[in-house]
Amino acid sequence: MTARKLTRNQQLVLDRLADSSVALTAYDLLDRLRDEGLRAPVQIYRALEALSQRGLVHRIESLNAFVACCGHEHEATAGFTICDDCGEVTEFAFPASEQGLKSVAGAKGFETRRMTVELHGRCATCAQR
Amino acid sequence: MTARKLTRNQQLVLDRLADSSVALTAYDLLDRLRDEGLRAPVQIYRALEALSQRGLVHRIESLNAFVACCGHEHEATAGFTICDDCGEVTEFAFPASEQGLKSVAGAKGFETRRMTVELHGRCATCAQR
DNA sequence: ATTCAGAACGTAATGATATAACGGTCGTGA
DNA sequence: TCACGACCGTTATATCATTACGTTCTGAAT
Repeated sequence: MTARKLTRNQQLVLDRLADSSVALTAYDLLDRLRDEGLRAPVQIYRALEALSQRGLVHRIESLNAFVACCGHEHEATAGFTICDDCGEVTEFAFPASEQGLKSVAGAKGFETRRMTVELHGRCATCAQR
Repeated sequence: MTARKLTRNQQLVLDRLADSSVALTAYDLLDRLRDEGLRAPVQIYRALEALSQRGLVHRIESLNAFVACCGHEHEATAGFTICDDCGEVTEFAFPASEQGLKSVAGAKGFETRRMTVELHGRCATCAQR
């Protein structure tokens, strides 16, 4: 059901994101892919758009940056913790709390399509320094 | 305890946000305040920064835009519903679900300082059209 | 009332993020 | 073969945000 192979540009972008523990902006990615012949922002944005539609990458809204999806099954909404010290971003899926949020909104007749949940703070490693 | 009076620029920005049911970007605000003599983006951003520190406005990360805070007591984390049809943004405070999220993160030793919760979808009004 | 320091201001320039518009290439199925 | 759709690369531009610098305002101490 899922789809065709990734294109070269898509694969390059996904690989760079997968190698990174921090979120990368489109321009970070562009810098890291100049050697591969990529020259223009739009090339990155197009790859990100395609990857995003397949659920292979996520956009971190509060950073204007992107991370690879650590593959939980899709449609369990993803949340992210973002360490403001070291930049590490980790993904988590939330269970009941999601229902809580949706129902808060649903009570007012709001029909939720997409949720952004981003927790800023300090990761365990940075906290004990 | 709280603070001094708002400056003219801060009051102008806050008033425009308070009058709007949709989130406004800094440049939207600038356009609406040219008559009042404001000319440069930085004037808006400075006002937004000050208002934000007092908890009088919130940034909507997924829109790169801002809304006035509808004053629930602060430190109850605010969430937002954002109608992708009409743009209406409404604020809500979430109760137990917040604990749920924080504890998901806390279980991994993450120390949460700030949460971004934004629900995109359709508001009740737009849904019944 | 004067002086001084900090906050806020205005102006200009620039940096960072994202998209539009255009035409070309390639694979696939009619 | 041709037509189509997906992808590509290039260029230009739109949109969002900050840095740097010097001036003005304000209010507390003298």
